[in-house]
Amino acid sequence: MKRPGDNLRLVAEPARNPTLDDVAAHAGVSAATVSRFINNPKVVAASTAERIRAAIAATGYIPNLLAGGLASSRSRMVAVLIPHLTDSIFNDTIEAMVEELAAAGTNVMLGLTGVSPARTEELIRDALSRRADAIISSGPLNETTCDLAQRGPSLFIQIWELPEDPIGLAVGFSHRAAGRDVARFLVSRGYTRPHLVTADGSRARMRSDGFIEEWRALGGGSVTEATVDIPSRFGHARRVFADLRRLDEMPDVVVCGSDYLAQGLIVEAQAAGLRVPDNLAVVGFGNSSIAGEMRPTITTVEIDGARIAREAIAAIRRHGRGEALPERAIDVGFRLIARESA
Amino acid sequence: MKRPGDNLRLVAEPARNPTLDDVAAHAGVSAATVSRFINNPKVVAASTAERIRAAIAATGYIPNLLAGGLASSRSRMVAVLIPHLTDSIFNDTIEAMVEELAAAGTNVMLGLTGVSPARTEELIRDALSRRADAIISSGPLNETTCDLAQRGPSLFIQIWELPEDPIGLAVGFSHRAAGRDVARFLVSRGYTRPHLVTADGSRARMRSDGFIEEWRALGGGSVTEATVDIPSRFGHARRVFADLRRLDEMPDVVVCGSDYLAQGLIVEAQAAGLRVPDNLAVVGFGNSSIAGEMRPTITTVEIDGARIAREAIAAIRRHGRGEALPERAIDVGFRLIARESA
DNA sequence: CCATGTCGTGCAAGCGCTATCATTGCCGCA
DNA sequence: TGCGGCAATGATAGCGCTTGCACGACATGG
Repeated sequence: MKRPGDNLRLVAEPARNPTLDDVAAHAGVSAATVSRFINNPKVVAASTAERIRAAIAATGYIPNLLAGGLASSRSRMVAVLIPHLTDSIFNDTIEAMVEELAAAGTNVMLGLTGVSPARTEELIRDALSRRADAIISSGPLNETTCDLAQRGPSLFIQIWELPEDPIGLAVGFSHRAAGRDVARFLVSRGYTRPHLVTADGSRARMRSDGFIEEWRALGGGSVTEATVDIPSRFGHARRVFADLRRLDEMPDVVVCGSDYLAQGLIVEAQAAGLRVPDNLAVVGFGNSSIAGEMRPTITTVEIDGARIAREAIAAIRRHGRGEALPERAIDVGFRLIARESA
Repeated sequence: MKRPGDNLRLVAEPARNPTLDDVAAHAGVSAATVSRFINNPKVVAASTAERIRAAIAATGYIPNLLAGGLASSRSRMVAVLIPHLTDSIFNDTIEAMVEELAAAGTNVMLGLTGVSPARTEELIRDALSRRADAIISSGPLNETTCDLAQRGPSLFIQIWELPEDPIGLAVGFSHRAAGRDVARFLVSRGYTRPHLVTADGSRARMRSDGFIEEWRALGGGSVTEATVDIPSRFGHARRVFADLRRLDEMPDVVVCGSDYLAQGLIVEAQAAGLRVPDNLAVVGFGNSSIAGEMRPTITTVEIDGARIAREAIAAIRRHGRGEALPERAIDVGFRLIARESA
C-alpha cells in the first residue's frame, strides 16, 4: 500500500543508514554522549542513557565499526590463521577461541593458510590491513612473515608451539617432550617395534625426533617411519596401512599425528582382520572428541585447547589495555591419556 | 647496520604506520593517485605506477582497510555463519568458500551460531556493524534475524536450504526431495525396516518427512525414528546404537543425518559383531571425505559444496557491482552415491 | 585551427566515529 | 560565602582513505 507521505519520506531521508548523529538528534544529546553510552554505558547519567536507548531502538541504529575502528585504531577483531578446517586437530581450540572472543565482543577473521607460506603472508597482510587487534597463527612462518608480524601493531600469537624466540607471544607445548612421553609410555607397555607416521611439518617432526631420542635412550629397538601430507587425515590410513603390511616385520604399535589418522588405522586394521590393540596398537594425538568415542577408544595425547584459547585471549585483553605481557611463552603442557587402543 | 640518519628518521617519523600520504609524498604524486593505483592499477600511467610501487616498498606501506571501507562503504569482507566447526557437514563448503573468497581479495568473518537464535542475531548485528559485503548463513533464523537481514545493506545468503521466500538469496537444495530419494533407493534395494536418526533441526526434519512420505507412498512398512542433538556427530552413535538394540524388531537399515554419525554407527555395529551392510545397513548424508574412505565405504547423499560456494560468491560479486541478482534461489541439487554400506 | 574527446592527475569534501579538551552545574567543606 | 573537585556533557579536530569534479595535456577529426 503506497501512501502520499511515503515518497516525501524517501526524499527527506534516503536509503541511508541512521548514524550516531541521527541517534543523538533523536535523543537530544550530542554525538559524543551517544558514543560514550555505546562504549561504556555507565559514564552517562541514567536518565540520558534511557533516552539514548530509546533513540537507538527508534532509529534502528547499527553502529559502524569501520568508522569506530578508524577513529580508535582498535578493530575489535582478531585474525585466526589455521591450515585447514576439515579433520583439523585445531578445531576444538578454534571453536573455544571463537566462543571466548564472541563473549568479549570481538569478532574473528578466519584465514586458511594451507601449507603455503605465500598464502600465510597474504593473510597476515590482510589482518594488518584490517588492523586486527591480534593475529593468532598456527601455521608455518618464514622470514617475510616474521618480519611482517613484527612490524604490525597487532599482537602476534603463535599457538600449538613454543619457538625459542617467539615474535609476540607463544601459547603451546613442547612437541619434543610429547614425543618423548609417548616413547616412555610405549616402552612401559612393552611394545618393541613402533612405527611412526609423521606429517610433513615441523611440529610433527619434533615429536618424532623426541620419540626416537627417548626410545633409543631407553634401549628400544629399531623404529620404522612413514610420512604423510599435512594434515594427518583419516583418509591417509589406507595407504599407510598398506605400506605397513609390506614392511619386513610388522610393527606392534603405530604412532599417529592425529586421532583422525589413528581412527583410520584402526578401521583399516579391523577390516584386515587384525585386533586392536592385540595385533596392532595405535596411538593418536590431540584427544579430539572421536578419540574417546571410537571402538576401541584411542590412546592419545591431550592438549587443552580451551586453555590455549583462554591464555591467548587474556593476553589480547592485556595488550588492548596497553599493559605489557607478563611472559613471552606460555607452556600449557599436555597429558597422555591411556585408553584401549594401546 | 646503523647509520647516523636512522635516529633522525626516528625522530622525524615516530612509530606511526606509513599512510597513503607518506607513499604519495615519497612517489611525488597525490594520495588520490596512489589510492587509484592500489584499487585499480591500470588507470594510472605505467611510469607513475612504477614510482608508486617503489614508494610502497620503500615505506613498507600497509593499507588501512578500515579507512578504505569507511570511505567506500565496501568492506571486502563477508561474514560466514555456521553452527559448529567440529564434525560439521558444512566444513567442505566453508573451506571452498573461504578459498574462493581469498582468491577474490575478500576476507571472511567467522561466526559460530550454535543452535541459539540469540547468538545468530548478535552475529548478524556484528556483521552489519562491520558492513560486511555479504552474510552467508546456514543457521536457523527467527523473525528478528530476518528483519535485521532485510534491512542491512549486506547481501544475505542462506546456504544449504531453499526457503519458499528467501530474504536475499538462497543457494541449496530440497531436503524433502533428498529424503524421498533415499526412500526410493532403499526400497529398490529391498530394505523393509528403516530407522531414521533425525537431528533436532528443521532441515533434518524435512528430510525425514520426505523419506516417510515416499516410503509410505511406495507401500513400505513401519519406520522407526530417533532424535539426536544438532549436529549429527560421531559421538552420538553409541547411544543411538544402544537404543536401536532395544527396539522390538531390529531395523535393517539406519538413515543418518551425517556421514560422521553413519561412521559411528558402523563402528558400533562392528564392535557388536554385526556385519555392515549384511546385518545392518547404514546411509549417511553429505558425502564428507570420510564417506568414501570408511570400511565399508558409506552410501550417502552428495551435496556439491564447492558449487554452493561458487554460486554464492558469484552473487556477491554481482551485488558488489550493483547488478541485480538473476534469481532469488539457486537449486544445486544433490546426488545419491551408492557405496558399500547400504 | 578549433571543437571535442580521452587520459592521467590533483583538489577537496566527506565517510561515521572517537577522544581531547573545555564547559557547565552542583555538591561538599572550610 | 567561596572554591576546589567531580560528574555529565558538548564542541571540535582528526582517523586514513575514496571519489566526484575539475583541469591540463595531448591526440583526433572536421
